[in-house]
Amino acid sequence: MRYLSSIRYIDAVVKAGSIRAAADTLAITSTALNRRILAMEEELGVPIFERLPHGVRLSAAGEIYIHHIRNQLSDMERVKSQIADLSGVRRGHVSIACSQALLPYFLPSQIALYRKEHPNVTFGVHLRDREAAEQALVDHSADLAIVFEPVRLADFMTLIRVRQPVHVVMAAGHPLAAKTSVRLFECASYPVSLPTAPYGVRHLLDIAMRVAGIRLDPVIQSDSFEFLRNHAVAEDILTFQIPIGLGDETSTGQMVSRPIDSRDVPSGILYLGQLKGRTLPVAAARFAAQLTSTLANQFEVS
Amino acid sequence: MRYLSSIRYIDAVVKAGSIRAAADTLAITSTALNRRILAMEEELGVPIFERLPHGVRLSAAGEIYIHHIRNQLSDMERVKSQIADLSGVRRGHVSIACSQALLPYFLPSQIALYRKEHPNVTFGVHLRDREAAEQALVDHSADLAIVFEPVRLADFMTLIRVRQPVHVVMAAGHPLAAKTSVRLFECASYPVSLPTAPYGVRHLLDIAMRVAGIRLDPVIQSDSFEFLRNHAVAEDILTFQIPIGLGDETSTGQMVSRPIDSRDVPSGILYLGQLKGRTLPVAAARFAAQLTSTLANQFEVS
DNA sequence: CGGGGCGCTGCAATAACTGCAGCAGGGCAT
DNA sequence: ATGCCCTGCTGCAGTTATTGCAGCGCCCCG
Repeated sequence: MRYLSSIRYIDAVVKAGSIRAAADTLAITSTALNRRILAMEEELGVPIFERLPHGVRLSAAGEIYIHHIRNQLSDMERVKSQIADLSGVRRGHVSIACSQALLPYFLPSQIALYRKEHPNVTFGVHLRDREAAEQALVDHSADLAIVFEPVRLADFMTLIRVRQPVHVVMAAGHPLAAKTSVRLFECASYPVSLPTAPYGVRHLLDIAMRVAGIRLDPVIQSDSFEFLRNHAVAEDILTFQIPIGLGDETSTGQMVSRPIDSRDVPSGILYLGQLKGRTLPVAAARFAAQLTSTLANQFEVS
Repeated sequence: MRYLSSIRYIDAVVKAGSIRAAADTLAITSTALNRRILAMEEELGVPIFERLPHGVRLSAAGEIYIHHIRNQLSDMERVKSQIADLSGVRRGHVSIACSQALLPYFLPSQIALYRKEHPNVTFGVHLRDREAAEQALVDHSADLAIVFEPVRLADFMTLIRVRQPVHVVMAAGHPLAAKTSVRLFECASYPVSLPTAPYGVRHLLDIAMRVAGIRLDPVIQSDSFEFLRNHAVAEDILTFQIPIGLGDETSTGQMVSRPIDSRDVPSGILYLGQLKGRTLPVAAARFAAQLTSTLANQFEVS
């Protein structure tokens, strides 16, 4: 789409932070790029960028304008995918920002399932904490976001919410594995590991401990759920995760998980959402529909 | 905005129905326009238009694309007005589609009030029946719509709803003018005039007559509310209108209006709305805010 | 069965854009 | 302070894209 090149150039300059740097990534000379930007600013009547000694930065007007540009560019993608869709081809790209719990089991199986039907659709999966995931939607670097216990929800349009009770994860031989449901105070008798503070599971546990007056002193803290899971088995300690991240690993025999009694720790909520007010490309919309139905079937809708 | 000329050209072709006709309105040759369209179709990979012997028509892909184009163009207007707004200038244009009742009193006074604050904002007021008003929102020929008893509300985002009880309008000397509220059966004793079928007032009255088993045989039918109002005074017959269209004409002495008892005819509802999912230009948004507050103060919110 | 509308295509003139080289200016390490 | 590097910006020349003028073939309508 050549008539969009000007605004794509501006987008590149914003991303690169300088005209010359952007010109490199765009494979044109800085002269041409500079002139186009000057022309755009001329037409707009106000400067888009502030000129700094080491590059350029968006002006106030530019902030408004770049928003419009990103909207246009990704809406154009949607249009192209819709047009491709009505000529029978199912192509496209789906970009997802999600938290760790989705990576080990849920997303791989869901993407595989979708690509079995539509092999020409490509995927991008980006690990983002709950705040960065929303930011990814805003700057159009992701079509969908899946986050656990999101902080703020401005610009976020929820497609489905499912309950995720916190589970305690342990080696199969652990004493607590004999129970079907575990009380929080029972965990206090054993060594535990916890995710670091910014994560939703930790957040729920912190509140629960404060309310119940129980202290769990973690012998291990980590920001990797995968490490916590594997270490729990290796050293026979407890850790805490949500069921969507525990696919069928718990059925292999090495590792088991048991829900914590909901009187102690309330269920967290997992959100699937998109940018508010945006019409998703066909592929992303269909994949979101698949996720919605799978989530609704596998978990309790909140 | 020169980089938008291509898509503006396409929009013009859609509106004109043929390339040559559009070229005239755009003050360019049909050659240039034709070539740009061919180039766009080349880039898009599919034809935007179907070629007919007497012009062109949108293809299926074109339908999708023109939607995107109109969005882009009017979103650009919004961006420009927002940018103008932050540099302190209050410019812009507000286009309104509304039904007849708004024309005599309400909109003139509201627009005058607004323009007193912002003299650089221009207005377009377009008379549209309740279905055409919504269509005007969809094709971006109007920013706001004010309609009485709308038929369908897809794509319509309601900003405010106010009750509009049907009033009977008559000359000051009419016997019914002595009452503060009028029952429907009382009207049956006098000659009446009615709006024609497609209008909301007529619709409400038709239902009321059927329910109450009363027949009002109109000696005059007209699609002009202004004519009905003036004729009611001239020939001393009754007619029916909603209060928002009766500003202060009724206080000049020539003409009076009295509400019909709500047991007989339920209140109609007047809707102020915009296109769903659209961010309005600053001027339109501010004017809508003014309308909302005025309506909320003068009438009963529904 | 012409006439007038339509979309489309060579060809030449024009307008727009790009790239090269070089300018001034500000931060940074010597 | 002083080169050095990177920044945005500008004349000039070459190149590319766009436009307008005729003119072609087409189909509907009278």
